[in-house]
Amino acid sequence: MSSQVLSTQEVVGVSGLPDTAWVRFLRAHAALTRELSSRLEAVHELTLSDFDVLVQLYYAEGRRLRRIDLARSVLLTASGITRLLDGLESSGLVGKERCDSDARVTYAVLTNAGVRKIEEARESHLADIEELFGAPFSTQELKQLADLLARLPLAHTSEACSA
Amino acid sequence: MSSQVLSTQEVVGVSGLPDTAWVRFLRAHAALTRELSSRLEAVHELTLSDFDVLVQLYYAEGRRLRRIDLARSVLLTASGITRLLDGLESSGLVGKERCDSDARVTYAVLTNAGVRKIEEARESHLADIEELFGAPFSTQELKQLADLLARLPLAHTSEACSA
DNA sequence: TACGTATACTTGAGTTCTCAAGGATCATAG
DNA sequence: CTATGATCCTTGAGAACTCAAGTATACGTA
Repeated sequence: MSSQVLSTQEVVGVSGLPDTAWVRFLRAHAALTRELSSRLEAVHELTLSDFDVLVQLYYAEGRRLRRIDLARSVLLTASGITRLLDGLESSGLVGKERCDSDARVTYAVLTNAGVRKIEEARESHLADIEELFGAPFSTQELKQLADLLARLPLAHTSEACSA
Repeated sequence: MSSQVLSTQEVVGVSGLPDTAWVRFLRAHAALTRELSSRLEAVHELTLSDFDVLVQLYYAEGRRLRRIDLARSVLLTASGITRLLDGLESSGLVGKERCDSDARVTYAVLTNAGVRKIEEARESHLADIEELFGAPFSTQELKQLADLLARLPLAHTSEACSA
């Protein structure tokens, strides 16, 4: 009951509008992604999701990842990944590679152009993140925030398996 | 320099993947909105944005708001609001009303059906938010989180007005 | 070996946004 | 009173997803 108070209780300001942690979370996300993706798009012609996928590949062993694992790590659906990679493939940033041991799977592999792209885009994008997301906080607060965010569920909790 | 560390530094785990506060923020948003909107859609046939807009109207004076103000408060573009309200209008949840003093503006007004809808949807949606977003935290932590989130910029910072 | 089920991926259709452009109205300054 | 510029809103085109359905491959089991 006590923890319900702040997340759902209407913290009604002068305007009469509810302003909860959840609403702030939503608004902050909308504002930040809008600005960050606009900058990333303008300078490097990449979507936030593009960048996200490229980074995952960049740090993966052999700079390759099964499409399905990629989907799960960036929280897209399988079809979302197919569409996104279509774009990155036609830009020449990633390539396909077949799996010898399982003909169902296709690997997404970072090309040399992809490596160059991510190394080139990293700096300015991280600077933008720092400016918009990092600057308002001290080191300790940022750690606090990271710890709190880490507690949020990344998948469905109850699968309602009645047994 | 110190605050840059945690937001951009690669907190590389065993997997070699970066996991920063920002990345956690992105992932948490994706997971939470996916689950919440899926539930809201299933039970009440409303989008998260629909709900958001209905709540804004619900708390507004006279349960009406200029479309542009509505857009700004939920962080959508003007055209986004037009499209969203198109849907709510054809569902009979909101109506249009002209402004006597300014023929450019149109008010969005909650209909009786709209009021009923929001009052009916509120309970389960707030419970879902509590379950997924509130439950992992104590009251104090939730307040901490809200305070931290409140510091994030909701609009563009520098308009680059070189002067 | 063959059947059923699970997994990996793609595709068609639809949704929810965005941006750029245009129309209408207002406010101000000559 | 009229030109200029700002504001409110809509519309066409398109981006970035989602879901449902389909294909192909793998695996367990009788």
